[in-house]
Amino acid sequence: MSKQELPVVGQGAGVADCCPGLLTAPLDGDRAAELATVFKALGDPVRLRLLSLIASRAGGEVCVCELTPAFDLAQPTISHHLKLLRQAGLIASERRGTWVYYRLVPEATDRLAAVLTRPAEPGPTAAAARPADTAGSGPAEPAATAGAVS
Amino acid sequence: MSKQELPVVGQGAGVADCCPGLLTAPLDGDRAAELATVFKALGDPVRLRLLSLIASRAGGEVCVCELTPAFDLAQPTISHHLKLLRQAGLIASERRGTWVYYRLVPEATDRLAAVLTRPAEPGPTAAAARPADTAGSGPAEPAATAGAVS
DNA sequence: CTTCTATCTTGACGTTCTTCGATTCACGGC
DNA sequence: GCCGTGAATCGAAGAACGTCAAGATAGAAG
Repeated sequence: MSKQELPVVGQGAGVADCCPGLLTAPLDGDRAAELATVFKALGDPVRLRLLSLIASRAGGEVCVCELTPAFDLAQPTISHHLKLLRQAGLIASERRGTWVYYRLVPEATDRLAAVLTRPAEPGPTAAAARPADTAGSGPAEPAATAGAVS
Repeated sequence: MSKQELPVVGQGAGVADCCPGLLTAPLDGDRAAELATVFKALGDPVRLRLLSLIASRAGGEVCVCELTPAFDLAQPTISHHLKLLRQAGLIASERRGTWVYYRLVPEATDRLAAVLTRPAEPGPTAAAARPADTAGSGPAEPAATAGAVS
């Protein structure tokens, strides 16, 4: 197998430095589309359980014949979900004899975890920490009048 | 505002111990549905950029009047996406005067990052590290009988 | 070569999502 | 009390998604 997957997760070199994180800088359109593809692949309970079953396996590989009977779904449906996960770069497939084995791509999940991780938190509890300099730099003129409205 | 959000991210107490991670254990159906809701909220480029814009703001709050003109989309559409993000527990809204301000819920993204983080990696480089004991422990009987099927 | 098993692909159907225009609600100013 | 502005809701059109039945493909066994 191993057709062309979308290189959305960029498992090549220089992965860590290209992605400063979703929560740090305002994410341009291209990167948003790339990340949305991966997150959309995770946005389904069946695919989430498939990925969990594959990732939690000790040997790192699961046969399709083990995944199908766990889901009350037809085999083509499972195959379709596996294809979406593979196109998102989250899993990889390998044919061995009659059976096809799927394994996790750790770089993909590592990258997603890094994208969702905040770099550093100046506020201690991260709640109710809202300094008043908001009106000075960011939210432009409406925030400047926010203190006088009521 | 602050209607009821779906408690999918569980920002109450005992959050960290209830979720051993997506990649560790095989995820039951209920938790898969909960997580899928949050990931589905992230599975759209517009919502991803909205979240990024909100999270990367210094003061932690962004007015809707700043988000709308950044997207070439109608204002009801932005409002709809913000509602989905809020229902997923990723952001929270607060009305101040005429304007409504959105801020990130850090517990939500922290939890997602934890869910996507692998607990311990026996392989050092995590790539091309696949020992031959795969057939012995993991993939159960189909792999064991791979040499003599029927 | 034939047959069988395991998996993927194709085509179709119903559901859900994204987007918009029009309307409605909330709040402040007059 | 009335009007203007900012934001949410409602209803609808179009696209995308999830699911399955049927057929096609790859490999092993006889």
